[in-house]
Amino acid sequence: MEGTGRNSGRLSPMAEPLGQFASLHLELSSTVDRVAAELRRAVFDGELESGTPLREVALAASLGVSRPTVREALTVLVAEGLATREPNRGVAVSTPDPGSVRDICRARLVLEGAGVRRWRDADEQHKDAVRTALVRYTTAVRSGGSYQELNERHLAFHVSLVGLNDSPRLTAMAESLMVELKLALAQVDRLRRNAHDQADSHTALVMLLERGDIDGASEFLRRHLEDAENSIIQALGLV
Amino acid sequence: MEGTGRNSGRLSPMAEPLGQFASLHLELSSTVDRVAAELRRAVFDGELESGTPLREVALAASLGVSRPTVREALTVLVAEGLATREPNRGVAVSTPDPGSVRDICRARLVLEGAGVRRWRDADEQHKDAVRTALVRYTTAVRSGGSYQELNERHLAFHVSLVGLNDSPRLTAMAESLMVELKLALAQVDRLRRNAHDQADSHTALVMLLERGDIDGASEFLRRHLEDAENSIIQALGLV
DNA sequence: AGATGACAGATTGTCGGACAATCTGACAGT
DNA sequence: ACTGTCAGATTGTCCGACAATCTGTCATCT
Repeated sequence: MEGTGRNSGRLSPMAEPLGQFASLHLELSSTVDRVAAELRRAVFDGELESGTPLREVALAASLGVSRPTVREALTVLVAEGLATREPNRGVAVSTPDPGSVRDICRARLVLEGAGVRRWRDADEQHKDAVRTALVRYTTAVRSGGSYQELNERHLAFHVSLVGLNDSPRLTAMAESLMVELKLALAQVDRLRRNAHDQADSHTALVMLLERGDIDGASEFLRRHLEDAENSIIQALGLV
Repeated sequence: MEGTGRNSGRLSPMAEPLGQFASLHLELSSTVDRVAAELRRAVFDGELESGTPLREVALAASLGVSRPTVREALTVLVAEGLATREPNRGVAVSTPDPGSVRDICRARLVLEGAGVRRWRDADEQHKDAVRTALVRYTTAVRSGGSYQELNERHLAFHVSLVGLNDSPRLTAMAESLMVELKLALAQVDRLRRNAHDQADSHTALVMLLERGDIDGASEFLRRHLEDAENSIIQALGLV
């Protein structure tokens, strides 16, 4: 019934210049996306504590949208792991427990470790992404960026390590893990000091890589993640 | 407040006997889940070819449910990677291209390889899961199981390798990759012969592991996945 | 007293219909 | 040949409604 195997239906019948206008890019966002983004922001900013039930009607009234829209946004949040749905009982902000933090860090080690071990064979493009992410993190640290921004840059660096694998799916998984990790970090908001002294640690990691010491970098990363895991779990215990 | 994942949210305020009734388990499934399952089945069985648009009203009428329910099921499918949503244009069954197959296999190598390298330190429980998965696959091959069943057992074995990492999230990621892979395999349905000769290959892999030759098993897995990748991509080209 | 059963309130799951915004394709106009 | 316009189809979003389920309270029975 449909036209046979056309690879992708473009908008216009024109030949798609692609040379000109290549940089143009319109960001069309649905209402659901905006609601989900707002909820994410509220969770990360600590406005919604862990365990808070997210009532559909209340949210719909507050945000000025309908209940189905809120519902869809909530399923997005649940899929991301930021919230948990119990059948017939509704959705609530997830409570990060030590077990999941351990799990997340273990998964990170697998993804990031694989990236680090591929440093030699990685595209120059992805190596540059790591260097750039490092610079952006360290400058943010030195210029005294906000807690949110430091976290963002910090985790972006780790994601860039996964990017060395040159696999969009692995990178997407890493980003998903970072979202969950940000939730855990939002819980231990008060103990935010450990973000600073990690800049040097990351620089050392990249220097090991540039020197070609893959095994050293790998081991360094392992310890680095282990430390992060322990400090987060310890901080969680104090909440 | 929270249990660990599985046994959360019990019904009654009673003390939870747990000794008795431990095996009881009521499968409460929402309509959305059933619709999503039906769509998945149809995709894997080849009833819905790749690229087929999934119209909301038509599906709602066919399945005898309302449009919002279908909509939610479709977002589930999209989140799983089985379908693709283009804004204002609807949802269609994903078309696996060589690029994503390559990506999936590369990601698999990272996850499964990490599991294999942890064989020594892995829990006996997870090692047994690998052995069981192998047995179930080989017996299915010998007893001439259906194509669907062979695929299922085959991929389950690979997931069990990821299970050696002892990380629920990594396992979930692997399962998600396998779902996408099943979609690609459903496309090359006619060339299903390569499922047979891989049973020996898997047995050899486990034997290497049992012998403690981790490096050998690791390299073996790399080549095994590379072969799979090439044969799937080649088969895709013939469609 | 302790357990059982009934009931109201609240919340979700699902439904049907409705309307605006957008895309597609064809047709007419310059 | 390019542009403007319009009808049809489809999605995105909204509203209102109802049944099913969970929670907590209270009355009832042994």
